[in-house]
Amino acid sequence: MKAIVDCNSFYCSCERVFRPDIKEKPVVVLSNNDGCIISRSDEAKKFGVGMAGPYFQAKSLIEKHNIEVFSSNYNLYGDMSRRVMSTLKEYLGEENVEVYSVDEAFVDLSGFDPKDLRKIAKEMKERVEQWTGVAVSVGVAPTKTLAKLANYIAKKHKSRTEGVAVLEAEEKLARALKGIGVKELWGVGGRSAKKLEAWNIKTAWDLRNMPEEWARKHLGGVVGVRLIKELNGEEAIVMGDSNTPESKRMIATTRMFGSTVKELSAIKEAVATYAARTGEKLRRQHSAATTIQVFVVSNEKVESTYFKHGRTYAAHQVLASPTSFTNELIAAAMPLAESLYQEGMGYKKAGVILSGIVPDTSIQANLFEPQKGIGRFLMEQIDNINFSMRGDVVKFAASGTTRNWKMRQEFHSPRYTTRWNELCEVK
DNA sequence: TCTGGGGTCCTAGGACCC
DNA sequence: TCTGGGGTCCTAGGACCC
Repeated sequence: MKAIVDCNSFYCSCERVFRPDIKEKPVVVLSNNDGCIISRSDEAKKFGVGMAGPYFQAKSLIEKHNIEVFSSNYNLYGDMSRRVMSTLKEYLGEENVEVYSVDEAFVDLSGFDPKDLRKIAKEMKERVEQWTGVAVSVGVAPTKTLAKLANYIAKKHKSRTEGVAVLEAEEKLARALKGIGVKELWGVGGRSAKKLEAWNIKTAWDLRNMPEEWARKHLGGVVGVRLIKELNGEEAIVMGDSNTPESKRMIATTRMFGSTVKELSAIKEAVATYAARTGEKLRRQHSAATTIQVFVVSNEKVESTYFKHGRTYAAHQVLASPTSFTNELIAAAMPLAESLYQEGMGYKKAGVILSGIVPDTSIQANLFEPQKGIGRFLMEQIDNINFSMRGDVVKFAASGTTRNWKMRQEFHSPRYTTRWNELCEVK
């Protein structure tokens, strides 16, 4: 049996841990640049605040109900996430916990007696809540997909389930599957849901009873087959799949600007800053990149299904040799940024994407290439300083110092757990 | 006026090889 | 007049996730 432990309104919960005064108040957390609402407390949901909606549209509702607003504080959420995960690992053994995202973990419960599952799940939940202050919901079932479904039920009917749902018995499972729309399933997005409805497949139960061959043909090939298997209680997405923190195959840093940017100099500063960040990510996993891509998004209006967004201009370059050095990445990125820039155009966003990720061989090569060796030493020192200071203390001049393009963060809370001078004060 | 950021897996189709 | 078949590798794009 598998369990998924999912933090309730994670970002909101993190904000509340250090603000007991808003424990009962409605809270929302905004995306970068204060653009969208990405986390809502139950109270805020009740007032009708939608998920992923733009902040400016919900603003009047937020003000009317006196809802507490926060810009996202990733230093805080990352640190709280680590605490939640280590609590789980300590309780069930590191090897049985698979961190799936910042606020979710799969737990392998195959060693336990089925009749103890509910008790274990409840203990897990209570322990995390007591040790970290973050409330979680737990779903238990034979496969990951079904565990996610159980979790959905646990969350949806919090008072009845007490935040824990175990789908073990067949009749319970059948009832759950019949009561849930395909759209709510893990792995079914908007597009597939629409397709399924057209085939008159409405509930998870309907989908479960479709033949695998049908899914192979009409539901994304092996992806669809896996989904059907999982719904039938056959493990097709195995534990530990995302456990081995293998190197990423793509590394990107992209940001909206705080306001429209018109000058090439500002674009170049932003791109240099993002290139430096990708370099850091690259070095952290001891990789080097073969290809660098730079893109900018203008403020031209382009029609799309959801909302009007700008036009994307992209250019890429294959690097002379794979590198992880910030100076080389910036050197490659600058001409790309210049080539994309058009005089008189306004820009909303830019980004740097690295691909062709390979192991960093210059670690060995530096024995024979003293220049590279110095570069590596320099990178290590910069990373050490920036990491220990939790910020960009040392940066390349190309990144600029004024940074007028930086994103908006009007409602940022203190970094309670990662900065000495922002500790919570008790008077 | 204003709509995030970072990633994965899979498939189809083109280029190329023998 | 007429031009195979099978394989690999790579890339772009779709769909999805949190």
